[in-house]
This record gives sequence, structure tokens and C-alpha cells, in this order.
Amino acid sequence: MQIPYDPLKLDNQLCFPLYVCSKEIVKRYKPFLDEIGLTYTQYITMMVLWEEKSINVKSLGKRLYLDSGTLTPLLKKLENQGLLNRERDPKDERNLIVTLTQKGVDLKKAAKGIPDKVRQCVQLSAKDIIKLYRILHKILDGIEENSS
Amino acid sequence: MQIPYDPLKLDNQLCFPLYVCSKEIVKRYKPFLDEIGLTYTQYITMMVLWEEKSINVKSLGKRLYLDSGTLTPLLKKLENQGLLNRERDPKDERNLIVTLTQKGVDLKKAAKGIPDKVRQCVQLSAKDIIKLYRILHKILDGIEENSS
DNA sequence: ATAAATTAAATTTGATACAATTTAATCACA
DNA sequence: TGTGATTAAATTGTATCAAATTTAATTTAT
Repeated sequence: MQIPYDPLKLDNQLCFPLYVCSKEIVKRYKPFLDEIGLTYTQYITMMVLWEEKSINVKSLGKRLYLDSGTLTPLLKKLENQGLLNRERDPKDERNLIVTLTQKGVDLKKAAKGIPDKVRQCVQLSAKDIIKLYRILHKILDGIEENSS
Repeated sequence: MQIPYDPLKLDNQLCFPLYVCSKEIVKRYKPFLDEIGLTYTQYITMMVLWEEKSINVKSLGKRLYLDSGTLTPLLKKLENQGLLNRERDPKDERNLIVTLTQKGVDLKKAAKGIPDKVRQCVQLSAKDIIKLYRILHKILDGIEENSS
């Protein structure tokens, strides 16, 4: 006698542990991000800006897989904190261009230690980190094709 | 000359693709879940109930990594849909016991095809599925130790 | 040149999520 | 036995998110 495979059993799901891991790890960032006054979404937004310095909302959303419904209020908050400026592109007023202020640039120094601190919370072998990284990007590549 | 490794570059993050994959895959469930009138969180809640038939909020939260702040309103909605009953445990009135109705039990048939449909959207080799499953559970095991 | 189509943000609505606090029930122990 | 500690839900406040609609700017096609 064998127990039949149930595709609707929670333990047989792949998405569920993915969903939980994502949430739990993001939660681990919180105490460190609190110190520099950012939420996780604000933090990944700042990461793009630390690379780009200046970018419009559309491109930012593409990098972060977020739309204006999330980004508009988030960017307004970062603007209120004095981390960036929001202004329309004179060449095409439909585009809103986001640019870091000096304060925004400087915040990177304060964030420097965060990735290491979270890595210590999570604990994963170097091999598993690489494997996981590759698989996740494979999924994202597959997803890009279908939609967007 | 070599470009120095920047731990704050978005492409060097592990959490970010995890966070995006989770959201994107959950999004893929939406059209299928819409058909049976559930959101993703409601769906995983129903999954536990299809296994357990009856469970209190505390245990449910432990299985799903959710707290009463999320579950209380969610369960009330499922109750309004006639999928479950909520009643206090007579032996310990602090506990709220959730029990599927017949309608809730029957919904499982309608959900049967969903895991396969989502798997087709995602596209991942059997090997990668197994690898990913193992790594995610390793992460969750490591997280269990630290907190909760 | 101008009406129609397209594009980018912003807005609105509904559903999560989490943290912190509150309420109610039960337990532990002096 | 009765008070303090603990526990389980519920509540409150803040931040995401997604989907759909709206607004404003630009582009395309006639």
C-alpha cells in the first residue's frame, strides 16, 4: 500500500517555501534597515540609485519588478527624507526622473555592512548560495520571456 | 585593473531574486485562483485545512509563517464565503478552532489542476526543482533555530 | 495639422503583511 | 485562593503590492 501523491499538499509545493523564505529573509533585514531608516523596498530602490545616480520611474520599475503604484508613494517618501529629487524630464514631460541627493549618495556608507550581517543570519554554504542564485535567475529569465 | 566587488550592487544580492521570484510566481497563480475565488494566502490556508480539516489559529500560523494579524481577517473572509467555521475551543476559550465546511472540502476538487498549471508557467528542470526545494528547506531549517 | 493611439505616472481600491498593543482566558505558584 | 505571568486572538497603524482607471504628454497616421 502506498500513500498517493497529493499535488495540493503544502509539503509538495515549491512556491510555498520560496514565498516563506523570501518573507523571512526580508524580515531579517529589518533591524539593520531600521538603523538607516529604510524599508526593504526602499533599500533595493536605493541600491539601483547608488548604481545609476539618475533614472526614470519606468526603468526603475523594470529593474525592481515594481510598478508606479508601488514606486510613486515610495519615491515621495524617500524625497521627503531628503535622499533624492523627483523632477520631470524637460525633453519628455511624461518621464519623472529620480536623482540622488548628496545625502542619498552618502547613505551607502551606512548601508555597507548590511549584506554581510544578513548573510550571517541566514547561513547557507557557498555552494548552495551559488546554486540558488543560478536557479532563481533561471526562473526569472523564463518569466521574462512569457510576460512583460 | 579590476572592478572591485560591491556587496551593495543589486546583481550581487541573493535575497532580491528570491523576493522577486516569490512575487512573480505568486502572481502566476492569480488567474487560476481567481477562478475559484481565492487569493494566494487564502489558497495556502485552504491547503492546510484540506490536510487537517480542523486546526486552531496558532498552529495554522506556525504552518504558514503567518500571525493572527494576517490570519484573523483572512479567516473571517473565508468564513463569509462559507468555506469554514470559526469557533472557540470549549476546553480553552483562548483558542479559536477553524473547521472546513462541506463547501470548503469540496473546493479542493476545483483546485486540483492548479499546481500543474503554475508549473507550466514557471519552467524549471526536474533537477533544479529538487535542488531548489532542498536549499529552500535548508534555509527554513536554519531560520527556525534562530528565532520563533 | 489634427484626431487617434500610445506611453508614463499617478491615483484608487482591495488584499496582504508585520509590529506593537490590547483583551480575554488560563496557568503557576506563593 | 488569588495575584502575577503567560498565552491566543484580535485590533491598530504602517508599508507593500497588484490591477484597473485616470491624467497628461507625446507620437503616429491620415
